[in-house]
Amino acid sequence: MEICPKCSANTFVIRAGMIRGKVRYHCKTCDFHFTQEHSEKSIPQKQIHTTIKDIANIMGVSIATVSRALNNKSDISPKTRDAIQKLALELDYNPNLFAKGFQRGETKTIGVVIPNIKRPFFAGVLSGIQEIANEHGYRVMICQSNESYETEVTNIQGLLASHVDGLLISHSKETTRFNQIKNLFDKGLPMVHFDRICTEVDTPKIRQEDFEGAFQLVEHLIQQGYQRIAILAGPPELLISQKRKEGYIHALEKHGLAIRPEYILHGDFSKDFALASLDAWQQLPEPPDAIFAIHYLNAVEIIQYSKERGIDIPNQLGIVGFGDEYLAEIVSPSLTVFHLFPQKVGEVAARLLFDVISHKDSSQQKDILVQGQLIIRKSSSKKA
Amino acid sequence: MEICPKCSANTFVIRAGMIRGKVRYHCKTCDFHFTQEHSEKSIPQKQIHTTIKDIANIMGVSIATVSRALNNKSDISPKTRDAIQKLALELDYNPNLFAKGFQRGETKTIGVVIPNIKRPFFAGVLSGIQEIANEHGYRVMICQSNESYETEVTNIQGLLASHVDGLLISHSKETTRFNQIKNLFDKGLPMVHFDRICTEVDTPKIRQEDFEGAFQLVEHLIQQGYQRIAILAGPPELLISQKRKEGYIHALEKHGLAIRPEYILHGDFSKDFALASLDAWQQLPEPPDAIFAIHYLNAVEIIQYSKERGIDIPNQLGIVGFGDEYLAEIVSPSLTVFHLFPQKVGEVAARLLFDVISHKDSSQQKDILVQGQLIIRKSSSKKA
DNA sequence: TTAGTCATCGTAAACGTTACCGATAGGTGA
DNA sequence: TCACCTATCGGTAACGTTTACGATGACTAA
Repeated sequence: MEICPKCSANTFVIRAGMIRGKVRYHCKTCDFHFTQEHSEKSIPQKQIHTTIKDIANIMGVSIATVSRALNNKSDISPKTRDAIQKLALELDYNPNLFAKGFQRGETKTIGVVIPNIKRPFFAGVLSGIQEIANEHGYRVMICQSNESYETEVTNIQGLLASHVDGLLISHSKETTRFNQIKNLFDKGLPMVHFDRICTEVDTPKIRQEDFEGAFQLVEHLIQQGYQRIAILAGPPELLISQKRKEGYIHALEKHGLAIRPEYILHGDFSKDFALASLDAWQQLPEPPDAIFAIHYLNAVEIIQYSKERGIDIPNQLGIVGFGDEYLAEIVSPSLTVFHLFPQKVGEVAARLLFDVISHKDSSQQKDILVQGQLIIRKSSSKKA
Repeated sequence: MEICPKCSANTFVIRAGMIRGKVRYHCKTCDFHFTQEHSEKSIPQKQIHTTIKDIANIMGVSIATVSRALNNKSDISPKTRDAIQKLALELDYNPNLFAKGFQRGETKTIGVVIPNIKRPFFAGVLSGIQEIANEHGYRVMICQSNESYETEVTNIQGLLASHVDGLLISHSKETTRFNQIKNLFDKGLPMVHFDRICTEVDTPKIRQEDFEGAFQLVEHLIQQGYQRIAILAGPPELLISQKRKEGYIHALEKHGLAIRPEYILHGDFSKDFALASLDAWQQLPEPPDAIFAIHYLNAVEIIQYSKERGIDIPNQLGIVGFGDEYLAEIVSPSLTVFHLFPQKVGEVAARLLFDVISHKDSSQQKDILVQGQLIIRKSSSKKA
């Protein structure tokens, strides 16, 4: 004899089966189905976050009033506002940014996709991004692709699911398809490319002086009297490889030096490849007298390897590289480099992204060049 | 003659003032207030995200059914489920993780607070954290304190506002007050300390072999025949400074060497301090014959400076340091270090945090020691 | 008085998702 | 036939916040 919770009748209530482990009844008086059994009280536990509802309950006002008070809106008396703000401070109230973002359709979060955090260049970029993001009240979500296209796609998917307000991307080595990026860009997701940019999609881009830096480095070598200059280029797909190689070729041409295919070697940035390349060059009838490594780490590795093999740097072999880390200064002889200012790259990229986010319409500068600097050290300075 | 939108009467409708720029009326027939004027249609724009409501509308089913289909729940026919999943794929639907997290009271996001991203140690830790977080389907939000207590507090506040599910913290140099941390810990926020831990609060901690590593380094120096060993310690407040100094002292005592106060110098990790310390030691009647720098960068700086001043390393002066970066291998002579495996520290810390998050009750191991490794190189290897 | 004014507050909808629970239709066995 | 059953669906509250708008009482000026 169950009692119907709707019409309170206890007759004409029949069992109507089982559902989800509970007994189901049907009241024929008011034609109502209901189930019986269970109901555990939720254990009241220390709550981490206070909500405006909590404050409203304590103050005896509505949540709207609390919201107005906390956001310094109008339509509220100073007395109420102050009292609410004081209480909020006491309860160390923190607005739930998720709820807020959820409500407003923005998350105040940007996503960053880079190949690897551990590389000093990207660490520097991140630092710059963080700083600008903080200034704008945004948070940063970082993903590493680990040079895998698949991971990159997954990462971007994840950032998208997190509803980031914008994206900063430096692509992996593997990335050659950009349909995902293009799709998002077409849908209007604010995004900015930096370093490993993509030319297929018309996103705003932060470029570095890859061409100019390479040109300056090689010209510097030529002015130092080096004649047979080789280049240790990166993966041929990478735009920075291409740009830096172009700068290299342009400098040779300008000074009337021959472009020798055997002096141009492409590969990944691994140590093995760097050393194998050096070996190959040394076995040529006319080995190079200078090497331009487009990655500073390869340059350092070559310096170390050369020392082991008794090659005199810089007199027998000059070496220059791209990207200035502390390492370039410490290695002996110290390494001549073209410095890229990673932190600045990050700052500029983030600033541009926030421009895009704030006024999507404005057709501001979509391509920014971050200037680098030639730093001449001993690895390329021939003794007179 | 305005018409009341409620009772459609056009008499007894009187103006009732102005409000928010709009004219206000009062219908005396049905006692209803209303305002007049305006109403711009919102501009329909390409939407970045599809929602389950969109799918439900297209399919002609309820959002509940869509939700069940997308989450592979029961109470749904395979036919409907497959059709919905197919459509979701076509529209490349992405669940709004914010809405989901908001709904469930969890965000699948953890926060990390570190002093500085650019330091290789922390970059390595981050990399390890990211990996484990990815495995668990969590996202990572990173904040830098830049060694400022104030920034650290603000960062934690911000992460809290973002409703992170847990916190990984390595404190700034300045941090000596932990009431914020204690407060959150007491409220039950899952958190784990690593590297720069805090002993005031009983949080789970990841420790490194600071004592053991220091002991091994100094004992190694003693075994190499060095007798007057100095220590370039960090800021005295820092726990790692204390632990490493203790290891240093313990090794000296074990081998019957005197503890000389003038051989113990505290300071920040700056280059100026390192070089000034070396100068000071060199001017002692009995200058040290070996230096243990608790930070590898200081060790490298001392090596460079010593070379400039014509001090023979390792024969005249032995040098060892903490933390193995590529730099330690490249510097000449190469640096003997105690390697801390930053990536592993990050992995272990993240794993412990997820343990805490998943079953808060279990009283598992709250203190984990990540083992390091002594790597002997030339800077401490006296020629026979 | 009384129409008009204003400051201040409450109500409720909306954001996207999940989960609880009721509704419905088509069964099955006695 | 009728009590009982089950698979599958829909409705809706709830999460925390903002905001449009209505409600209310006190005030002002004619």
